[in-house]
Amino acid sequence: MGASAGSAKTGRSAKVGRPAKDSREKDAREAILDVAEERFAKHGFHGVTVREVASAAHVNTALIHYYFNSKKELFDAVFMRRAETINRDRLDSMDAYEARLGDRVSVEGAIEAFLHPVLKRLHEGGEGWRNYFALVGLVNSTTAWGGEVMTRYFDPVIHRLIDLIARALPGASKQDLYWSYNFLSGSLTLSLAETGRIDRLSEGVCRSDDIPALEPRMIAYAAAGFRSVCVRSA
Amino acid sequence: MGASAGSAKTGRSAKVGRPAKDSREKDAREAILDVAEERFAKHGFHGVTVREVASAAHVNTALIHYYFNSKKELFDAVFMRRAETINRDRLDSMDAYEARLGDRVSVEGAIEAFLHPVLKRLHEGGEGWRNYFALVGLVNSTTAWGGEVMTRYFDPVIHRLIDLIARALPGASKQDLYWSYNFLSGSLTLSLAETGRIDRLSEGVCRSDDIPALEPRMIAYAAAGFRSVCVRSA
DNA sequence: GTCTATAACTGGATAGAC
DNA sequence: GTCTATCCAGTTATAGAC
Repeated sequence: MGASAGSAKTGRSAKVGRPAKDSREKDAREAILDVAEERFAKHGFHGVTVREVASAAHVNTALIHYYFNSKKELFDAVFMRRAETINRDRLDSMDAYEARLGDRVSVEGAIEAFLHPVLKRLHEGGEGWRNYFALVGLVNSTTAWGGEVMTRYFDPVIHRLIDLIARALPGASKQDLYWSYNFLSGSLTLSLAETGRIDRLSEGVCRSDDIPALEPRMIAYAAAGFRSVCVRSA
Repeated sequence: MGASAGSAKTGRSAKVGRPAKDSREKDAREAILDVAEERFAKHGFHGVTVREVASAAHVNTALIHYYFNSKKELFDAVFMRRAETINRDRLDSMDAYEARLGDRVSVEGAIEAFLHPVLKRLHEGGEGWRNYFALVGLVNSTTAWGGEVMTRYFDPVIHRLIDLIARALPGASKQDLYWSYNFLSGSLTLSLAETGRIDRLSEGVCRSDDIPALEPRMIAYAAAGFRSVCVRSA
């Protein structure tokens, strides 16, 4: 996806028939994005230097400016790269669910359709996706500009979820629905951040990267929460 | 608390019998902490410069180093200043609740005892506490060092909550309890961050600083969530 | 305790060769 | 496209006067 688009755009052709240790041989642009993604996720925008990214990506700072103009635009490129893919996934997932269930949509089903594409990629998508989601988690709790960035990229998906749940809980007030969503959003983004907090807190009983343990619990927890908050208005 | 300890330590005595426009006229050290708290909460550790803090606090950088030695120690001082107060509050609140209810503790009651001291200060504690909680929210989602910092400062309070809930849900598994707590923690810290996200998302229907609207919903949501996740193990 | 001045260094960004 | 070399603004931190 992102990779091929990038190659096409920059018009590179194989310069050296590199031996390839994994059939991979990303071009520099993708390598920069991958490294930047990892660093930004761990340390935030200001905690990363372009020199550091350059060195870890085995290029130098001039090349980063060549591709992205500025550190800020590099960050935006990182954030945008996977946003469209995951948004498409989630919208498709919810559309399919609604098409299947029609008027029979349930809160659990809606939440699962909303969460599953993310958790699946978190679990099976490799390091890149894991880093990306950690970054989303961090941005979501950033007071200064987090709310604004999240709005720009993710609002349509969320409105789709809220519409679905509203069908499952007819009569629920907008206020109750939005507050409940906010609680779900917090739970999700903390899980995405994978800070290892729960590992330490539970002394190893839970592991923050144990998605198969997380997913059913998160769905059950959120669905019960929504119902409990929204029921009085319904 | 932190203030008096700080004064004693640095051996300051009232230099001027201060006129007071609000009985306030904080000494420089507190002014520095207040400003740093606000900036760190908004922009994170690396997004703030000590020059900027100095200038906003109407002192200069040398004084900051005089009091705190380094930027890192300034950050720690900010984080620590209110931690003990709020931890004491929450432990007292849960102790009082358990003393009152004994074997009759409920999930709702336990969660309320855990949340209320925080939400009360968020609502009525003024700007300082609001900034502090936003900082806690940000740190909690910081992959690099967030989990560790939170562990150091807040674990005892959380174990107290989990014990209480375990009494209300006898037989619940540790795993279910910890996962559920993690969901609650995410909801709480996102609310603390006050990113304005929910305001934008709901187009004004909800406001992230509307604690009286938030509190009952958060309690209901979390309690239903805990019950739903933990019931099968109970 | 608070200031000025500055040391010592790191940051993002660019010019220009290849 | 990718590199070397470099500019210079901004950073933390300290020395030393008052």
